[in-house]
Amino acid sequence: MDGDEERAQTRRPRAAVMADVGRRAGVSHQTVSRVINGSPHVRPETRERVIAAMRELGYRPNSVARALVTGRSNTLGVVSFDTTLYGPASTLFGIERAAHEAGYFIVVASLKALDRSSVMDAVERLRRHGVDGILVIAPQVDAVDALLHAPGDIPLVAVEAGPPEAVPVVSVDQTAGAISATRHLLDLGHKTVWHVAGPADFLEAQRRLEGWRMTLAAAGVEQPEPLVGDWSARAGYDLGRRLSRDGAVTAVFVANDQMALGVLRAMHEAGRQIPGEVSVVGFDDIPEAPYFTPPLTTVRQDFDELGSRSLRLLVRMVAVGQRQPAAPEVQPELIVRASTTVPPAR
Amino acid sequence: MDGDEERAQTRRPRAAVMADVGRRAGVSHQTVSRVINGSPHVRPETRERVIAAMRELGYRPNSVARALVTGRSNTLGVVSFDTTLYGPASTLFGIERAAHEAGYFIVVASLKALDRSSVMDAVERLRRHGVDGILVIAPQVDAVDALLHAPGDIPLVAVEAGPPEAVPVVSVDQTAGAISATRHLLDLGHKTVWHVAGPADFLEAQRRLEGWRMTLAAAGVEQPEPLVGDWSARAGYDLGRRLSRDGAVTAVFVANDQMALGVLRAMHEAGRQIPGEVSVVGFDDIPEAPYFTPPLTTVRQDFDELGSRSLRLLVRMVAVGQRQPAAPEVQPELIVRASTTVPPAR
DNA sequence: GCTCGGTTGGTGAGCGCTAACATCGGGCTC
DNA sequence: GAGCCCGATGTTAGCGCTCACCAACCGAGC
Repeated sequence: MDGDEERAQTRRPRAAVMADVGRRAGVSHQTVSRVINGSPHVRPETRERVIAAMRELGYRPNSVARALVTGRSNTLGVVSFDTTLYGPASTLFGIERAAHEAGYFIVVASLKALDRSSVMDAVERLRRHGVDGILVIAPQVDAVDALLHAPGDIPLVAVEAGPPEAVPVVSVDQTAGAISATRHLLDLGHKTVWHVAGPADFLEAQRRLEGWRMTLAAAGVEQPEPLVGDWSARAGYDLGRRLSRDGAVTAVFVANDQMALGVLRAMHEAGRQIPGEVSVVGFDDIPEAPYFTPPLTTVRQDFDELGSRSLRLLVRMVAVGQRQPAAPEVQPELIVRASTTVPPAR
Repeated sequence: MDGDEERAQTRRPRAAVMADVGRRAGVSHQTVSRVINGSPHVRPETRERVIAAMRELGYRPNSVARALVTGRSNTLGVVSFDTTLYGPASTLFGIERAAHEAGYFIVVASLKALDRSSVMDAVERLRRHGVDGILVIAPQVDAVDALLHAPGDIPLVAVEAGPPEAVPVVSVDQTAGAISATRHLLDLGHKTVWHVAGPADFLEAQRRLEGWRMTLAAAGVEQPEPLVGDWSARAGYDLGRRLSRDGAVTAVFVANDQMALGVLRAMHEAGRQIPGEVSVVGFDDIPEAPYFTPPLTTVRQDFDELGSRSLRLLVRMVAVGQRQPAAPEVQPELIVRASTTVPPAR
């Protein structure tokens, strides 16, 4: 190791390049390139020599140089909103793993706001950086709008929401999830179901609201006015207090688990038993949901699958150089725990 | 010009390059380069012409080519473990924002396992990709070990834990956090404090355990045997059940909020009042903590600050080309909520 | 008139790699 | 054994950019 450092300082200041390896192995740099890229036209014996030379010199291929000449950087960009939240974070994780498997690198651009210009700016930055394709985790209406005006000369896939006319979209079937949650409550015997919705400009929130509404309409029951929150436990708490004051409320479908936690807390403070007096269903199935008080019935979204499915679609688009049909929607699953039961006897 | 376009029959299939811009503006490609890099030796009038030409042609600088010649990619790598967890996800978010501000891109490599070879492999992949420096979010002992043998020819910073002899480390003062949590409980009048620790191979877990132990020792009180979990709510629940059966337990310091949630749940099921009979303190202050039943007293870690501080350190190292002194530890803060109170009267 | 120094611009050489073609031996057909 | 093809390797030309120089050009000073 000592001699190693010395060489680093004095003798060979630069790292070895293909020509160095070739010289050492007694071949041309091109043969080295062939070995690296697994060309079949190299004699096994030569290949061995080259590999030995690479090892001896500690050769490391320069992917920047390769990217310049091939026009492919093997890098994909991901534009996302607040990667601190469980959903985006998990999706990103799934994307990353799938990218690794496919031999791609992921460069992220997390946004604080998901407005139109932020999204366009992020897409532009990533393009300049030379990514081969872009994944936009864009659940908001404004982002969708930005994507409508996205440049057409780079493969782009929207995750969870987007303008299907403009870009392929991969998403979870939110409506189906909302239907199963609402149906579950109705099936238990509740007269109707209240709804704590997500922000109106989130497509997921819109589709969950829609699913809820459709189910109530199909059952021919009264539709209470939905309450709108911002996904946070705090909002759930504030809205939950409102609901707790209304004795008619026996079942609530909350648009995500964090808000559901807030609702649970508010009900508890108001002295309303869950599920005895009020049943609550969430959405997402975050890892903590089974340990809420009481354990939360919720709709599980497979974010990992969502991420890897969208990544694979993007990789396919990069490979064939043109738009591909969108992947089928990922199906959510109702997980019944202890926060729901039959309505209290009147 | 026309003959030139023959190849480009279908209306310029290739994107414009510097030479194209130069031709259009009536200058050489070098002058275009000067404009882009803000050289002072360009007449304002010329600059205008070049900028206009760039806009007209929709010119986009090719950063791959630039990276090849400068040897700088303006990209930093982040190796992290399970970016689904709140801590790593928030840290990554802080890193990303700081990188954006500093003009860098972030490429992530999330690992499923944080063993030695995974870490080394990820570092190697990032190097090959041409990153200018690497950030390792490495709270585990094995990762630290890997870093001891990390290559010395690329700037590297360990976040939250690492071998200080080998690489600069930026971290939160875990010991101080554990001390303040334990002291808080002791100050309330509890005879002693139980501890639900994180996995033994996590440095954070070790330091929290140490802080707890030191505080008890300093107070001269009995040290109960710590229980060891895996950070999950499930583990907290299982361990919480054990604690709930021991009537002597009146105060518990749990190594993170998820496990604390499990403890809360287990106590609730066992009919033990919180905080009436048992006080519980967590660690992290996840956004949901204020809405637990009851709202959780916990130790807040400023992950955002942790991330940006480490990123800035790395950027400095890349800039000056040599190791820099580690940044000061980020101080955690005790947040008192409703899960702690004076011990029950005997 | 000349030199001189500063400003503004151009020229050529690479960064490390891959793609396309050229070359050079056999082993095969007939 | 002439002709041919094919497998293994070398040669050359860039990819788009920056860096180190060099060439005009300008007004100032003698």
